Amino acid sequence: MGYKILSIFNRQFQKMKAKKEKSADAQSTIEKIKSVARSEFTTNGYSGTKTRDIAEKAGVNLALMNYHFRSKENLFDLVMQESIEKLFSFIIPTLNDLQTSLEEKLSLLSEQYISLIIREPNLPIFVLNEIHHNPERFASHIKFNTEIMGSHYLVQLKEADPSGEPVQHLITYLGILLFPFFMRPVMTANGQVGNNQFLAAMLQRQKMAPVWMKAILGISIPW
Amino acid sequence: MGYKILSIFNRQFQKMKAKKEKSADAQSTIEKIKSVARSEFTTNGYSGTKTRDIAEKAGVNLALMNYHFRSKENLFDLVMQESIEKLFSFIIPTLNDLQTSLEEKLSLLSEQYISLIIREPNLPIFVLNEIHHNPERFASHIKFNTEIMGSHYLVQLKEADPSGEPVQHLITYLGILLFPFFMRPVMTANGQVGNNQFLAAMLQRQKMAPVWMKAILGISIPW
DNA sequence: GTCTATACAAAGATAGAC
DNA sequence: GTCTATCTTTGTATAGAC
Repeated sequence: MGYKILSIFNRQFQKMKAKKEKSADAQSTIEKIKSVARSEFTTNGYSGTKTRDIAEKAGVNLALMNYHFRSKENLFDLVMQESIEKLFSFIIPTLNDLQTSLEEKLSLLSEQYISLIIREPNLPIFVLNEIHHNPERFASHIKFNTEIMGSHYLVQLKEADPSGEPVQHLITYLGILLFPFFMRPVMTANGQVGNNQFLAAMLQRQKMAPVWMKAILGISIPW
Repeated sequence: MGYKILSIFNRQFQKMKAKKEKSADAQSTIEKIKSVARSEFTTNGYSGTKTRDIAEKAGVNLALMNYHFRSKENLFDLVMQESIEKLFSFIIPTLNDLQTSLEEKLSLLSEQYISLIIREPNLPIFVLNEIHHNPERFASHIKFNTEIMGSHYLVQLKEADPSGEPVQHLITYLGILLFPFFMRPVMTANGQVGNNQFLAAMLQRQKMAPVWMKAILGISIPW
Protein backbone atom coordinates (compact mmCIF):
# COMPACT_ATOMS: atom_id res chain seq x y z
CA MET A 1 0.00 0.00 0.00
CA GLY A 2 2.76 2.36 0.95
CA TYR A 3 4.26 1.33 -2.33
CA LYS A 4 1.45 2.89 -4.28
CA ILE A 5 1.76 6.15 -2.43
CA LEU A 6 5.49 6.17 -3.02
CA SER A 7 4.80 5.54 -6.63
CA ILE A 8 2.47 8.52 -6.86
CA PHE A 9 4.95 10.73 -5.06
CA ASN A 10 7.64 9.58 -7.36
CA ARG A 11 5.56 10.31 -10.40
CA GLN A 12 4.83 13.80 -9.19
CA PHE A 13 8.52 14.31 -8.63
CA GLN A 14 9.37 13.03 -12.05
CA LYS A 15 6.86 15.39 -13.60
CA MET A 16 8.34 18.38 -11.81
CA LYS A 17 11.81 17.30 -12.72
CA ALA A 18 10.70 16.78 -16.28
CA LYS A 19 9.14 20.19 -16.55
CA LYS A 20 12.19 21.89 -15.15
CA GLU A 21 14.97 20.01 -16.91
CA LYS A 22 13.10 18.43 -19.74
CA SER A 23 14.82 19.98 -22.70
CA ALA A 24 18.17 20.24 -21.00
CA ASP A 25 18.22 16.57 -20.04
CA ALA A 26 16.99 15.33 -23.35
CA GLN A 27 19.53 17.53 -25.02
CA SER A 28 22.42 16.25 -22.98
CA THR A 29 21.46 12.61 -23.48
CA ILE A 30 21.04 12.96 -27.22
CA GLU A 31 24.11 15.09 -27.51
CA LYS A 32 26.08 12.64 -25.44
CA ILE A 33 25.10 9.80 -27.73
CA LYS A 34 25.91 11.81 -30.83
CA SER A 35 29.25 12.84 -29.40
CA VAL A 36 30.27 9.28 -28.58
CA ALA A 37 28.90 8.08 -31.90
CA ARG A 38 30.97 10.63 -33.80
CA SER A 39 34.08 9.57 -31.98
CA GLU A 40 33.42 5.87 -32.55
CA PHE A 41 32.45 6.21 -36.18
CA THR A 42 35.42 8.36 -37.05
CA THR A 43 37.78 6.01 -35.25
CA ASN A 44 36.49 2.64 -36.35
CA GLY A 45 34.38 3.36 -39.40
CA TYR A 46 30.77 2.45 -39.91
CA SER A 47 30.94 -1.32 -39.88
CA GLY A 48 33.64 -1.31 -37.23
CA THR A 49 31.37 0.50 -34.80
CA LYS A 50 28.94 -1.45 -32.64
CA THR A 51 25.75 0.13 -31.40
CA ARG A 52 26.25 -1.59 -28.07
CA ASP A 53 29.65 0.06 -27.71
CA ILE A 54 28.21 3.49 -28.36
CA ALA A 55 25.44 2.89 -25.84
CA GLU A 56 27.85 1.61 -23.23
CA LYS A 57 30.37 4.43 -23.62
CA ALA A 58 27.59 7.00 -23.59
CA GLY A 59 26.23 5.39 -20.46
CA VAL A 60 22.76 4.88 -21.90
CA ASN A 61 20.61 1.89 -22.58
CA LEU A 62 20.97 0.28 -25.98
CA ALA A 63 17.28 0.50 -26.80
CA LEU A 64 17.28 4.16 -25.94
CA MET A 65 19.44 4.84 -28.93
CA ASN A 66 16.88 3.19 -31.12
CA TYR A 67 14.24 5.31 -29.51
CA HIS A 68 15.96 8.60 -30.26
CA PHE A 69 17.58 7.70 -33.56
CA ARG A 70 15.71 5.17 -35.60
CA SER A 71 18.69 3.08 -36.61
CA LYS A 72 22.46 2.88 -36.62
CA GLU A 73 22.53 4.14 -40.18
CA ASN A 74 20.35 7.06 -39.28
CA LEU A 75 22.59 8.01 -36.39
CA PHE A 76 25.61 7.75 -38.63
CA ASP A 77 24.05 9.99 -41.23
CA LEU A 78 23.03 12.57 -38.65
CA VAL A 79 26.51 12.76 -37.24
CA MET A 80 28.20 12.86 -40.62
CA GLN A 81 25.77 15.50 -41.78
CA GLU A 82 27.42 17.97 -39.46
CA SER A 83 30.84 17.00 -40.73
CA ILE A 84 29.69 17.57 -44.28
CA GLU A 85 28.34 20.92 -43.25
CA LYS A 86 31.72 21.73 -41.77
CA LEU A 87 33.68 20.60 -44.77
CA PHE A 88 31.66 22.18 -47.54
CA SER A 89 29.07 24.67 -46.45
CA PHE A 90 31.43 26.80 -44.42
CA ILE A 91 33.26 27.97 -47.52
CA ILE A 92 30.11 29.09 -49.33
CA PRO A 93 30.12 32.59 -47.80
CA THR A 94 33.72 32.97 -48.89
CA LEU A 95 32.87 31.80 -52.41
CA ASN A 96 30.04 34.30 -52.71
CA ASP A 97 31.65 37.34 -51.14
CA LEU A 98 31.34 40.07 -53.73
CA GLN A 99 33.86 42.25 -51.91
CA THR A 100 36.92 40.05 -52.24
CA SER A 101 39.08 39.56 -55.30
CA LEU A 102 39.84 36.11 -56.70
CA GLU A 103 43.35 36.36 -55.31
CA GLU A 104 41.97 37.07 -51.86
CA LYS A 105 39.50 34.22 -52.17
CA LEU A 106 42.26 31.78 -53.04
CA SER A 107 44.21 32.82 -49.97
CA LEU A 108 41.14 32.71 -47.75
CA LEU A 109 40.14 29.25 -48.95
CA SER A 110 43.61 27.91 -48.39
CA GLU A 111 43.82 29.35 -44.90
CA GLN A 112 40.36 28.30 -43.83
CA TYR A 113 40.45 24.84 -45.28
CA ILE A 114 43.85 23.67 -44.20
CA SER A 115 43.39 25.13 -40.72
CA LEU A 116 40.09 23.35 -40.35
CA ILE A 117 41.42 20.00 -41.45
CA ILE A 118 44.51 20.25 -39.30
CA ARG A 119 42.10 20.66 -36.40
CA GLU A 120 39.94 17.78 -37.60
CA PRO A 121 42.09 15.44 -39.63
CA ASN A 122 39.52 12.68 -40.04
CA LEU A 123 36.94 14.96 -41.60
CA PRO A 124 37.81 14.54 -45.29
CA ILE A 125 37.93 10.78 -45.39
CA PHE A 126 34.75 10.36 -43.45
CA VAL A 127 32.89 12.88 -45.48
CA LEU A 128 34.11 11.04 -48.53
CA ASN A 129 32.81 7.78 -47.15
CA GLU A 130 29.47 9.37 -46.51
CA ILE A 131 29.35 10.84 -49.98
CA HIS A 132 30.03 7.44 -51.38
CA HIS A 133 27.65 5.76 -49.00
CA ASN A 134 24.73 8.07 -49.58
CA PRO A 135 25.23 10.47 -52.49
CA GLU A 136 21.60 11.54 -52.69
CA ARG A 137 21.45 12.72 -49.12
CA PHE A 138 24.65 14.61 -49.62
CA ALA A 139 23.44 16.20 -52.81
CA SER A 140 20.20 17.28 -51.23
CA HIS A 141 22.04 18.90 -48.39
CA ILE A 142 24.54 20.99 -50.23
CA LYS A 143 23.23 23.19 -52.98
CA PHE A 144 25.92 22.40 -55.46
CA ASN A 145 23.98 23.98 -58.28
CA THR A 146 23.26 27.41 -57.01
CA GLU A 147 25.62 28.13 -54.17
CA ILE A 148 28.74 26.69 -55.77
CA MET A 149 28.08 26.37 -59.49
CA GLY A 150 26.60 29.84 -59.48
CA SER A 151 29.04 31.39 -57.04
CA HIS A 152 30.89 34.63 -57.47
CA TYR A 153 34.09 32.63 -57.17
CA LEU A 154 33.24 30.70 -60.31
CA VAL A 155 32.57 33.91 -62.21
CA GLN A 156 35.93 35.23 -61.13
CA LEU A 157 37.63 32.00 -62.21
CA LYS A 158 36.06 32.40 -65.63
CA GLU A 159 37.30 35.98 -65.79
CA ALA A 160 40.81 34.94 -64.86
CA ASP A 161 40.94 32.18 -67.47
CA PRO A 162 38.25 32.81 -70.10
CA SER A 163 39.47 29.98 -72.31
CA GLY A 164 39.41 27.49 -69.47
CA GLU A 165 36.61 25.70 -67.67
CA PRO A 166 35.98 27.30 -64.25
CA VAL A 167 34.56 24.10 -62.75
CA GLN A 168 37.80 22.33 -63.58
CA HIS A 169 39.71 25.01 -61.72
CA LEU A 170 37.34 24.75 -58.78
CA ILE A 171 37.94 21.00 -58.54
CA THR A 172 41.66 21.38 -59.07
CA TYR A 173 42.00 23.83 -56.21
CA LEU A 174 39.95 21.69 -53.86
CA GLY A 175 42.18 18.78 -54.82
CA ILE A 176 45.31 20.75 -54.09
CA LEU A 177 43.96 21.62 -50.65
CA LEU A 178 42.28 18.36 -49.66
CA PHE A 179 44.06 15.53 -51.41
CA PRO A 180 47.16 15.49 -49.18
CA PHE A 181 44.94 14.65 -46.23
CA PHE A 182 43.64 11.63 -48.09
CA MET A 183 47.21 10.50 -48.64
CA ARG A 184 48.27 11.17 -45.07
CA PRO A 185 47.93 7.58 -43.82
CA VAL A 186 49.99 6.37 -46.77
CA MET A 187 52.84 8.70 -45.94
CA THR A 188 52.85 8.42 -42.17
CA ALA A 189 52.16 4.68 -41.89
CA ASN A 190 55.66 3.45 -42.53
CA GLY A 191 57.30 6.02 -40.31
CA GLN A 192 59.04 7.67 -43.22
CA VAL A 193 57.08 10.87 -42.65
CA GLY A 194 56.32 11.92 -39.10
CA ASN A 195 53.22 13.74 -37.97
CA ASN A 196 55.07 16.96 -37.33
CA GLN A 197 56.72 16.73 -40.69
CA PHE A 198 53.36 16.27 -42.35
CA LEU A 199 51.84 19.23 -40.53
CA ALA A 200 54.79 21.41 -41.46
CA ALA A 201 54.31 20.43 -45.08
CA MET A 202 50.64 21.33 -44.90
CA LEU A 203 51.43 24.76 -43.47
CA GLN A 204 53.86 25.27 -46.30
CA ARG A 205 51.16 24.16 -48.72
CA GLN A 206 48.76 26.61 -47.13
CA LYS A 207 51.02 29.39 -48.36
CA MET A 208 51.92 27.88 -51.70
CA ALA A 209 48.48 26.71 -52.84
CA PRO A 210 47.23 30.15 -53.95
CA VAL A 211 50.49 30.76 -55.76
CA TRP A 212 50.21 27.48 -57.61
CA MET A 213 46.61 28.12 -58.50
CA LYS A 214 47.48 31.52 -59.86
CA ALA A 215 50.17 29.88 -61.97
CA ILE A 216 47.58 27.53 -63.43
CA LEU A 217 45.18 30.36 -64.14
CA GLY A 218 48.03 32.54 -65.34
CA ILE A 219 48.55 30.42 -68.41
CA SER A 220 46.06 32.68 -70.11
CA ILE A 221 46.24 35.90 -68.14
CA PRO A 222 49.22 37.33 -66.24
CA TRP A 223 48.73 38.50 -62.67
CA MET B 1 23.89 -51.32 -44.35
CA GLY B 2 23.68 -50.43 -47.99
CA TYR B 3 24.15 -46.90 -46.79
CA LYS B 4 27.60 -47.62 -45.47
CA ILE B 5 28.74 -49.26 -48.69
CA LEU B 6 27.46 -46.32 -50.68
CA SER B 7 29.34 -44.05 -48.36
CA ILE B 8 32.60 -45.90 -48.94
CA PHE B 9 32.11 -45.85 -52.66
CA ASN B 10 31.40 -42.21 -52.50
CA ARG B 11 34.56 -41.55 -50.56
CA GLN B 12 36.65 -43.46 -53.08
CA PHE B 13 35.09 -41.48 -55.87
CA GLN B 14 35.75 -38.22 -54.09
CA LYS B 15 39.40 -39.15 -53.64
CA MET B 16 39.85 -39.92 -57.32
CA LYS B 17 38.14 -36.75 -58.28
CA ALA B 18 40.24 -34.84 -55.81
CA LYS B 19 43.49 -36.26 -57.12
CA LYS B 20 42.63 -35.43 -60.67
CA GLU B 21 41.19 -31.94 -60.29
CA LYS B 22 42.50 -30.96 -56.91
CA SER B 23 44.57 -27.88 -57.66
CA ALA B 24 42.49 -26.80 -60.61
CA ASP B 25 39.31 -27.02 -58.61
CA ALA B 26 40.71 -25.29 -55.57
CA GLN B 27 42.09 -22.56 -57.77
CA SER B 28 38.92 -21.96 -59.67
CA THR B 29 36.85 -22.03 -56.50
CA ILE B 30 39.04 -19.50 -54.74
CA GLU B 31 39.27 -17.31 -57.80
CA LYS B 32 35.55 -17.54 -58.32
CA ILE B 33 34.92 -16.41 -54.77
CA LYS B 34 37.38 -13.56 -55.06
CA SER B 35 35.89 -12.47 -58.33
CA VAL B 36 32.35 -12.39 -56.97
CA ALA B 37 33.56 -10.77 -53.77
CA ARG B 38 35.26 -7.97 -55.68
CA SER B 39 32.14 -7.30 -57.63
CA GLU B 40 29.93 -7.31 -54.54
CA PHE B 41 32.26 -5.20 -52.42
CA THR B 42 32.78 -2.55 -55.06
CA THR B 43 29.06 -2.37 -55.74
CA ASN B 44 27.63 -2.43 -52.25
CA GLY B 45 30.53 -1.50 -50.03
CA TYR B 46 31.88 -3.52 -47.16
CA SER B 47 28.97 -3.44 -44.76
CA GLY B 48 26.46 -3.65 -47.58
CA THR B 49 27.90 -6.95 -48.73
CA LYS B 50 26.72 -10.19 -47.17
CA THR B 51 28.94 -13.23 -47.06
CA ARG B 52 25.91 -15.36 -47.77
CA ASP B 53 25.33 -13.44 -50.99
CA ILE B 54 28.91 -13.92 -52.10
CA ALA B 55 28.72 -17.61 -51.36
CA GLU B 56 25.45 -18.00 -53.19
CA LYS B 57 26.51 -16.09 -56.29
CA ALA B 58 29.82 -17.93 -56.38
CA GLY B 59 27.93 -21.20 -56.08
CA VAL B 60 29.84 -22.34 -53.01
CA ASN B 61 28.93 -23.16 -49.46
CA LEU B 62 29.05 -20.35 -46.95
CA ALA B 63 31.35 -22.20 -44.58
CA LEU B 64 33.72 -22.95 -47.42
CA MET B 65 34.49 -19.28 -47.71
CA ASN B 66 35.45 -19.16 -44.10
CA TYR B 67 37.65 -22.16 -44.68
CA HIS B 68 39.59 -20.53 -47.50
CA PHE B 69 39.61 -16.97 -46.24
CA ARG B 70 39.56 -16.62 -42.51
CA SER B 71 36.94 -13.93 -42.31
CA LYS B 72 34.90 -11.46 -44.32
CA GLU B 73 37.36 -8.73 -43.46
CA ASN B 74 40.27 -10.86 -44.61
CA LEU B 75 38.60 -11.55 -47.92
CA PHE B 76 37.92 -7.86 -48.36
CA ASP B 77 41.53 -6.98 -47.70
CA LEU B 78 42.79 -9.60 -50.11
CA VAL B 79 40.58 -8.34 -52.87
CA MET B 80 41.31 -4.68 -52.24
CA GLN B 81 45.01 -5.45 -52.13
CA GLU B 82 44.93 -6.07 -55.85
CA SER B 83 43.12 -2.82 -56.43
CA ILE B 84 45.78 -1.00 -54.47
CA GLU B 85 48.37 -2.68 -56.60
CA LYS B 86 46.55 -1.42 -59.66
CA LEU B 87 46.20 2.13 -58.40
CA PHE B 88 49.71 2.74 -57.14
CA SER B 89 52.23 0.15 -58.18
CA PHE B 90 51.50 0.35 -61.86
CA ILE B 91 52.92 3.88 -62.10
CA ILE B 92 56.21 2.97 -60.46
CA PRO B 93 57.90 1.89 -63.70
CA THR B 94 56.85 5.19 -65.24
CA LEU B 95 58.22 7.12 -62.27
CA ASN B 96 61.57 5.37 -62.49
CA ASP B 97 62.09 5.34 -66.24
CA LEU B 98 65.44 7.02 -66.78
CA GLN B 99 64.77 7.47 -70.48
CA THR B 100 61.80 9.84 -70.27
CA SER B 101 61.88 13.53 -69.51
CA LEU B 102 59.78 15.07 -66.76
CA GLU B 103 57.46 16.50 -69.35
CA GLU B 104 56.94 13.07 -70.86
CA LYS B 105 56.38 11.57 -67.44
CA LEU B 106 53.68 14.11 -66.65
CA SER B 107 51.87 13.25 -69.86
CA LEU B 108 52.26 9.53 -69.34
CA LEU B 109 50.98 9.69 -65.77
CA SER B 110 47.97 11.69 -66.82
CA GLU B 111 47.13 9.34 -69.67
CA GLN B 112 47.67 6.15 -67.71
CA TYR B 113 45.92 7.25 -64.57
CA ILE B 114 42.82 8.82 -65.98
CA SER B 115 42.35 6.03 -68.50
CA LEU B 116 42.62 3.44 -65.76
CA ILE B 117 40.10 5.15 -63.51
CA ILE B 118 37.64 5.75 -66.28
CA ARG B 119 37.76 2.01 -66.82
CA GLU B 120 37.41 1.34 -63.09
CA PRO B 121 35.65 4.30 -61.51
CA ASN B 122 35.24 2.78 -58.05
CA LEU B 123 38.92 2.10 -57.62
CA PRO B 124 40.02 5.35 -55.93
CA ILE B 125 37.34 5.47 -53.27
CA PHE B 126 37.71 1.84 -52.35
CA VAL B 127 41.45 2.05 -52.20
CA LEU B 128 41.09 5.11 -50.03
CA ASN B 129 38.79 3.25 -47.69
CA GLU B 130 41.24 0.42 -47.47
CA ILE B 131 44.12 2.79 -46.81
CA HIS B 132 42.20 4.37 -44.02
CA HIS B 133 41.00 1.06 -42.71
CA ASN B 134 44.35 -0.66 -42.67
CA PRO B 135 47.27 1.74 -43.23
CA GLU B 136 49.95 -0.69 -42.05
CA ARG B 137 49.03 -3.35 -44.56
CA PHE B 138 49.03 -0.74 -47.26
CA ALA B 139 52.36 0.69 -46.19
CA SER B 140 54.01 -2.68 -46.09
CA HIS B 141 52.78 -3.45 -49.55
CA ILE B 142 53.87 -0.39 -51.44
CA LYS B 143 57.44 0.70 -51.02
CA PHE B 144 56.74 4.36 -50.60
CA ASN B 145 60.24 5.07 -49.37
CA THR B 146 62.39 3.68 -52.08
CA GLU B 147 60.26 3.30 -55.17
CA ILE B 148 58.45 6.61 -54.91
CA MET B 149 60.41 8.83 -52.55
CA GLY B 150 63.59 7.81 -54.30
CA SER B 151 62.21 7.76 -57.81
CA HIS B 152 63.73 9.37 -60.85
CA TYR B 153 60.53 11.39 -61.16
CA LEU B 154 61.20 13.04 -57.82
CA VAL B 155 64.72 13.94 -58.85
CA GLN B 156 63.38 15.51 -62.00
CA LEU B 157 60.79 17.48 -60.02
CA LYS B 158 63.59 18.83 -57.86
CA GLU B 159 65.53 19.82 -60.95
CA ALA B 160 62.53 21.60 -62.41
CA ASP B 161 61.82 23.55 -59.23
CA PRO B 162 64.95 23.56 -57.05
CA SER B 163 63.47 25.98 -54.57
CA GLY B 164 60.33 23.88 -54.12
CA GLU B 165 59.64 20.65 -52.33
CA PRO B 166 59.36 17.76 -54.84
CA VAL B 167 57.13 15.68 -52.58
CA GLN B 168 54.63 18.53 -52.53
CA HIS B 169 54.58 18.54 -56.29
CA LEU B 170 54.17 14.78 -56.37
CA ILE B 171 51.11 15.00 -54.11
CA THR B 172 49.72 17.98 -55.98
CA TYR B 173 49.83 16.17 -59.28
CA LEU B 174 48.23 13.05 -57.89
CA GLY B 175 45.52 15.29 -56.43
CA ILE B 176 44.92 16.95 -59.78
CA LEU B 177 44.51 13.54 -61.40
CA LEU B 178 42.61 11.64 -58.71
CA PHE B 179 40.58 14.14 -56.71
CA PRO B 180 37.86 14.70 -59.34
CA PHE B 181 36.94 11.04 -59.08
CA PHE B 182 36.41 11.45 -55.36
CA MET B 183 34.07 14.33 -56.07
CA ARG B 184 32.23 12.52 -58.81
CA PRO B 185 29.27 11.38 -56.69
CA VAL B 186 28.83 14.94 -55.43
CA MET B 187 28.57 16.32 -58.91
CA THR B 188 26.50 13.62 -60.53
CA ALA B 189 24.12 12.91 -57.68
CA ASN B 190 21.79 15.83 -58.20
CA GLY B 191 21.64 15.40 -61.94
CA GLN B 192 23.36 18.69 -62.56
CA VAL B 193 26.29 16.92 -64.18
CA GLY B 194 25.65 13.85 -66.28
CA ASN B 195 27.93 10.88 -66.61
CA ASN B 196 28.95 11.71 -70.14
CA GLN B 197 29.59 15.28 -69.15
CA PHE B 198 31.82 14.13 -66.33
CA LEU B 199 33.76 11.78 -68.56
CA ALA B 200 34.23 14.51 -71.15
CA ALA B 201 35.59 16.78 -68.44
CA MET B 202 38.01 14.08 -67.34
CA LEU B 203 39.30 13.62 -70.87
CA GLN B 204 39.81 17.35 -71.08
CA ARG B 205 41.63 17.19 -67.75
CA GLN B 206 43.79 14.38 -69.07
CA LYS B 207 45.17 16.85 -71.62
CA MET B 208 45.31 19.88 -69.32
CA ALA B 209 46.83 18.28 -66.22
CA PRO B 210 50.42 18.23 -67.52
CA VAL B 211 50.08 21.80 -68.70
CA TRP B 212 48.84 22.92 -65.30
CA MET B 213 51.59 21.06 -63.53
CA LYS B 214 54.20 22.65 -65.73
CA ALA B 215 52.72 26.03 -64.87
CA ILE B 216 53.15 25.26 -61.18
CA LEU B 217 56.71 24.10 -61.66
CA GLY B 218 57.39 26.95 -64.08
CA ILE B 219 57.15 29.52 -61.34
CA SER B 220 60.86 29.03 -60.87
CA ILE B 221 62.03 27.77 -64.23
CA PRO B 222 60.52 28.49 -67.64
CA TRP B 223 59.85 25.58 -69.98
C1' DG C 1 8.03 11.64 -23.24
C1' DT C 2 11.96 8.92 -21.49
C1' DC C 3 13.93 4.83 -20.27
C1' DT C 4 14.73 -0.51 -19.17
C1' DA C 5 14.45 -5.25 -20.00
C1' DT C 6 13.88 -8.53 -23.25
C1' DA C 7 12.95 -10.86 -27.54
C1' DC C 8 14.04 -11.62 -32.26
C1' DA C 9 16.19 -11.87 -36.75
C1' DA C 10 20.06 -11.42 -39.71
C1' DA C 11 24.70 -12.31 -40.52
C1' DG C 12 29.50 -13.84 -39.46
C1' DA C 13 32.21 -17.61 -37.55
C1' DT C 14 33.14 -22.43 -36.11
C1' DA C 15 32.99 -27.60 -35.08
C1' DG C 16 32.79 -31.80 -36.76
C1' DA C 17 31.15 -35.41 -40.13
C1' DC C 18 32.38 -37.09 -44.49
C1' DG D 1 38.38 -29.81 -49.22
C1' DT D 2 33.59 -29.59 -48.66
C1' DC D 3 29.20 -29.54 -46.39
C1' DT D 4 25.65 -29.47 -42.36
C1' DA D 5 24.41 -27.88 -38.24
C1' DT D 6 25.16 -24.74 -34.68
C1' DC D 7 26.94 -20.84 -31.98
C1' DT D 8 27.79 -15.98 -31.38
C1' DT D 9 27.55 -11.34 -32.36
C1' DT D 10 25.00 -7.48 -33.51
C1' DG D 11 21.35 -4.55 -35.28
C1' DT D 12 16.43 -3.82 -34.55
C1' DA D 13 11.70 -4.05 -32.49
C1' DT D 14 8.41 -4.40 -28.68
C1' DA D 15 6.25 -4.34 -24.05
C1' DG D 16 5.87 -1.99 -20.29
C1' DA D 17 7.74 0.91 -15.99
C1' DC D 18 8.03 5.51 -14.50
